[in-house]
Amino acid sequence: MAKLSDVAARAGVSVSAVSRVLSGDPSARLSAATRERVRQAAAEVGYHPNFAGRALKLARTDVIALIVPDVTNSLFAELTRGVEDEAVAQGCVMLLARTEDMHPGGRMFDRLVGEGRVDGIVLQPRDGADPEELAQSVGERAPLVTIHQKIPGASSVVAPDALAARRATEHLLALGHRRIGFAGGLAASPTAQRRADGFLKALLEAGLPGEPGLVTWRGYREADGRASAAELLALPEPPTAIVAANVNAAVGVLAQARAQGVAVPGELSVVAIHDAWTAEHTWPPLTCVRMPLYELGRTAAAALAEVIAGGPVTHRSVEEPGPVLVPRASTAPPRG
Amino acid sequence: MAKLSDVAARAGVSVSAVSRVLSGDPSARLSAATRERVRQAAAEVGYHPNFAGRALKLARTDVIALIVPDVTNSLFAELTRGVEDEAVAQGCVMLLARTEDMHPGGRMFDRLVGEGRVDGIVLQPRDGADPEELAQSVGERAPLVTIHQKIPGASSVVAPDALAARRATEHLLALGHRRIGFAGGLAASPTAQRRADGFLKALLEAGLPGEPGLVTWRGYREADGRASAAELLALPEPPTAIVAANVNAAVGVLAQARAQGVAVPGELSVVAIHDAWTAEHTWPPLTCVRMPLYELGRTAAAALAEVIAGGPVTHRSVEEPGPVLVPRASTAPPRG
DNA sequence: GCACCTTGCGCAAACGATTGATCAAATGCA
DNA sequence: TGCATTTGATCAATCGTTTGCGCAAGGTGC
Repeated sequence: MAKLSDVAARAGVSVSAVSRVLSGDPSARLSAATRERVRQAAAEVGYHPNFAGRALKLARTDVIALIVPDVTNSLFAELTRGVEDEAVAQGCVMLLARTEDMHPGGRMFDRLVGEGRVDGIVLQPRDGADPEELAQSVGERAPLVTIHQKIPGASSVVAPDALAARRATEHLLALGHRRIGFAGGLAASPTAQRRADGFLKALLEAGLPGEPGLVTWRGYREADGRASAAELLALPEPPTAIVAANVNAAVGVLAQARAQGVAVPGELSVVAIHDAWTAEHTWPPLTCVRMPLYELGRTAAAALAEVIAGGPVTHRSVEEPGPVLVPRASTAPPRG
Repeated sequence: MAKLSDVAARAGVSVSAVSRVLSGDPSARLSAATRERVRQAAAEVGYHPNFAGRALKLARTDVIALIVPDVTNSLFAELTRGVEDEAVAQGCVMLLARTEDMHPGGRMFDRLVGEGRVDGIVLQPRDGADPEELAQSVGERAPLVTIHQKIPGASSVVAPDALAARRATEHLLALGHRRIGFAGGLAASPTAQRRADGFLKALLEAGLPGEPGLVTWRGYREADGRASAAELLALPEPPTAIVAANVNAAVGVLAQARAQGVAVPGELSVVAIHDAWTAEHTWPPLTCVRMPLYELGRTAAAALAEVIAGGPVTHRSVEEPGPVLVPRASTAPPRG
């Protein structure tokens, strides 16, 4: 591992001069010839700045954490990619962790935040998490940007949930469905609320009543989707279509329909909000509404950079590109 | 952020004393009363060691990187969990990155390895990656453990691929299948070779010839599985069953069978090597052979800790728990 | 010729934690 | 009581990088 003093010796200048050249210090008073000599020496010895030395002096690591409920689920692929690309663009490294490991008071939490290993955090809370608890613990200890929901003292970014749900519902209405169920997230979840709002708005605009019995609030997991479908299909007049508030829940709706011998899309159409690898590999492949999650990730990381730099708390809604329906094989017109 | 000197002031001792108490220095010469006083003061001011100060002095970050081909794919969930749990047990933080980002000469590579951000790397190379290239670049710059394949100068861990493929094939043989296809990984991949070996061994032991036309080498992606199935189903005498060398490829086999109007499992049985969330949520749910990937992850991280500590290069095979067949709905006896 | 300004550096302090070496006080033994 | 050893600390150097400040040399203007 070459260090500054190795470069300095080779270039015949002081450590200070080397540091100023290689760090691009704008106040550096060095001739072009000296600069070139330094750069050449650095390349020759294969110099890379020592992370710890730099972090100690600068009091920052250039590492940001992205914390999501399930690291290895394809649901989070685009968001993860977005945050990472923006982090790289900002000269940072992204560290990925699970929400489950990062609860306040937990050991991982102390390691990342308490020890100064990360400069800030982009956090997608677990569905239904208590915002006050989060604000109390994370918000005052590290720069924080939350995804999908606001908590006091932190910046936040949200996606166009309502519009996405509306697109999903409009697609079914356009196919002719008039009795549409909604398999939503947990009622305490702001994102679940927004998606339900969009669903209801689309119905309203089509002149249909919003029937409480057709809206469920069980959550985003596959098992939650199954339970929602079971509830909706058990109605005296079951829906001919279901909007599922995310892909995992939609997978559950498919499984439950199958278990009950309900054909998709022949007897029941299913649309999922938000697209992912999983959605195109189910059977039948799921019709989805694609959301700008990559852009959401980038915006979140950009907002975090601002907070880290001492900027104000901001709340942003990522509207472009707008939600797009991705037709696949899980939707069709209702039977006669 | 409280520092050592804050604790020292509060406890009325030197910085040195505080450091020795809190770092658990075995050579510390401090009374029990002084120790208790220090611990109390540290708790009162909420002291956490400064990561950068420590890393600089100790010349290590206690961060290890796990690099896999696709971070957000459920295929890697167990492995990831295993590496992480072992890292935590060793007092480390795990940083997760994609193989794609971590190519030698790439920017991320320089950042993690060149700057000393990570103490070592657990690497699952991309299928078919050149071992010599990896050895040349990573192997000599950071402690390294590779998963599934050996490269010169690095420790390695492998899973019982051959046995898993054998279990998959034996299951089909027990159901009565006598014409079995194999949708394998890339021929250059050691793991693909071992899985094919196990497949052929099971056939041999059942007194069946290994027919080259029934073995494909297209790769592990969903699209590869689709192409393999197309090839196998186009044979004059197509197989009544297929062993797919991983879950993503098996998803592709299902899709291709469906596209060709071949019923699973009625006309074609499908078994996937290695279990994952995806496998139980396909339609039909895939019969799989579960492999000890969590244990593989733990073993890899333990091996890395040894290398980091200056230990020898080792090569381990994780055999326990052995591969287990997980029957689901994609296999049945052959027709007539 | 002198004073002032600009250019091109180097010196050294600082960041926080760790630890070898040293010192003072206490204890044990002859 | 004196000497040797042990106990209980502290001092200060080190890790690698950054950056404020000061100095020397050269150039410019009066």
